[in-house]
Amino acid sequence: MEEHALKALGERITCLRQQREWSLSHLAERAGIAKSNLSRIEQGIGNPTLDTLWRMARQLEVPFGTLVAPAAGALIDSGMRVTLLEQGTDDACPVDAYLMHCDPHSRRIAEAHTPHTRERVEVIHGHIRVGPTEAPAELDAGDSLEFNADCEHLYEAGDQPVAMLITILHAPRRPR
Amino acid sequence: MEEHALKALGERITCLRQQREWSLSHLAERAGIAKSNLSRIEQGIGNPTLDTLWRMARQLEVPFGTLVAPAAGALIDSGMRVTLLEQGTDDACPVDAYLMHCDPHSRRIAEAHTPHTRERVEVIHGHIRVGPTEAPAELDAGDSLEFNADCEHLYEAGDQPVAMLITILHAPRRPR
DNA sequence: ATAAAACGTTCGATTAAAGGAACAATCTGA
DNA sequence: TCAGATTGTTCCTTTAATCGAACGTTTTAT
Repeated sequence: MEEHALKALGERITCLRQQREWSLSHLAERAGIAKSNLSRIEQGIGNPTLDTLWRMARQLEVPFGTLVAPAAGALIDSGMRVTLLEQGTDDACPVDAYLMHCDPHSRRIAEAHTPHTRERVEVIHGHIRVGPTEAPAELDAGDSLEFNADCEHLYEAGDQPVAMLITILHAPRRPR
Repeated sequence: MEEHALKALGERITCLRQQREWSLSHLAERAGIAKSNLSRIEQGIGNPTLDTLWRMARQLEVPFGTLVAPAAGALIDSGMRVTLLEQGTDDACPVDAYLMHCDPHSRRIAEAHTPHTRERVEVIHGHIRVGPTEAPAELDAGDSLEFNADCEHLYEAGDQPVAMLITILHAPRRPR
């Protein structure tokens, strides 16, 4: 298994724990695991059991997938991870679909894409400021936005972890 | 850990494996784990390690979260495969994000969801007729649609395989 | 028909994850 | 100030997850 993923998992757990202002000992006790075990996991050493992860996700009130899945994607920038879900095969309108996770307060400025490229985002949870750098929008869970991505654009997470779908439309949408 | 969850996990892995028409031995070899290990896991006995689960998810090409916690589950219908990508944690607006694949000419009529539930679809590739049964829309790659899902609604693929993102908004969107 | 291969399960041996206690360092309160 | 509690880490022990091999069975091929 990839060492980086273990480290990312540990950091994520530490982050979630500290958000709740819990001590390591406290979370370990709540979850019913030894604090020595939790300590090693947060350090990114070891290889936790499903049971251990399960108990922690329950106490942190985090969907199990989000606890470990964000590590699956490529880390593109400080605290932001992107996973390619699917690439469109349609030449007339090539579409890339991504799932993106952002740590709290993470921020990224993306370069302009090729002309006429549009980008669409849908927020699953959290709060994020996103859009062209000079005119970003504020989105919450359930909100969506479509904007021209052929200019510099911004992603900036709020004070909670953010999950969002991103679709990149590499050609202008065909009029219907 | 709950015994039932372990059993469900095992059945899910068996199902995913058989969908691909792989033998237990084959998946074990691909994933780089002992087949004795995989056998135990599919039987629901034991408590697999993150590393083990990770390797299996990679080979099955399933997002890690859906492997262990498919709350809504990855359900198989006539030629349609749905995988849960992420569940929103925001109580104010719980969002479920799915990736859906449809075989050519597959067709499905979904029951009405709870009142005020809305559904948003984004087509990655292929052509599909989707929306309320009495007024479906025709979408191509790059198109999107949002509609009320508190009534019977339809999915009907064209003559090519379809991939699409589906987000289900379980509460009315908060006015901004 | 019979051998060969592959199937999934079960069995000990090895490895490592989880638990428990001791540790120094830090924070708390009298 | 000083005792007590709590922090997170590290050691050692216990437990069990993983591995490799052997097993009986089924499928395939000659």
